[in-house]
Amino acid sequence: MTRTISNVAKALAINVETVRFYERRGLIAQPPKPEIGYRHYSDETFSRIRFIKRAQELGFTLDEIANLLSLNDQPCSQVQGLAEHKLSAVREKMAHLRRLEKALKRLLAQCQENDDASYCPIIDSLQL
Amino acid sequence: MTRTISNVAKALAINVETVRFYERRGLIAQPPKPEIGYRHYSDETFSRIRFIKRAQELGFTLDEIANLLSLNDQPCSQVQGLAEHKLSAVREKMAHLRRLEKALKRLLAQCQENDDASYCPIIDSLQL
DNA sequence: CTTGACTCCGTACCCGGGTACGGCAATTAC
DNA sequence: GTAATTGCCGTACCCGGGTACGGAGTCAAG
Repeated sequence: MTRTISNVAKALAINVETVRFYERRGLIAQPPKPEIGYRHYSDETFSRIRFIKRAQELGFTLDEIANLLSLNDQPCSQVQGLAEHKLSAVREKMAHLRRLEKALKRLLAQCQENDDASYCPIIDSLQL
Repeated sequence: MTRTISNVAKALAINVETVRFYERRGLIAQPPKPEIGYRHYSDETFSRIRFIKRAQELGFTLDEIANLLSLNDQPCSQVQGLAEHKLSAVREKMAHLRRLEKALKRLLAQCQENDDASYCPIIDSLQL
């Protein structure tokens, strides 16, 4: 089974264009084109793309992933630093969403109590 | 105090370009230009922009805000629907972030336990 | 009356993560 | 052998929420 680009894409449930996009971004090396025929994607490249997708699932951006990939042979502490950074970013976002949730809940509760159909507490509070 | 565009922008701590952007987006009407001189922004327009910024703080997108603005005189239930929708979107995002937090915490804990400087559990788990 | 700050207007660019298109080459399926 | 898929390549476009730029016109202070 020769790994053509669409083979790789299918196996990783991504788009051919996405693979090409990663090449353009410099996240993966484009395999050399043989004299004749199509490129063949090595297992290394395949794993590298899988790495990228997994790191994305952990919330890392493509820039951060480029960093992670370059840290492959660096001491663990470097990677740890990035992960800690990401963890605190995640926590900040959660805190922000919790504030939104509270505000929305409060406004919706006011709507519940409101009997006047021609008035909306939410609109009102935005308009003050 | 005549409300020129920069006056409005300053008072609402936004950019002049942002006001113009909202005009282009159709969120606010562009005040008519006098024969000579600069536009004057009415209190209505001013309040409308403030409304937009406040709704943004609640997590609404500009499209949703356009909707909210058009619902100004509609029954409260319409607005309530939008807010409920937003609330559940916020909760979904939180749930997603909680999963990320858990995964990152778990990986970081593995780094803590790891004594081998040449190996990183995070990189490893991404590479499998 | 000049200089500096502001407005007006159209257009283009930024980020992040892709997606889409169009024309040609190579390969595979029937 | 021919038709239908793929691959290759460059370029442009999508979303959302703006920001930046350049060349006029206009206004206010010194």
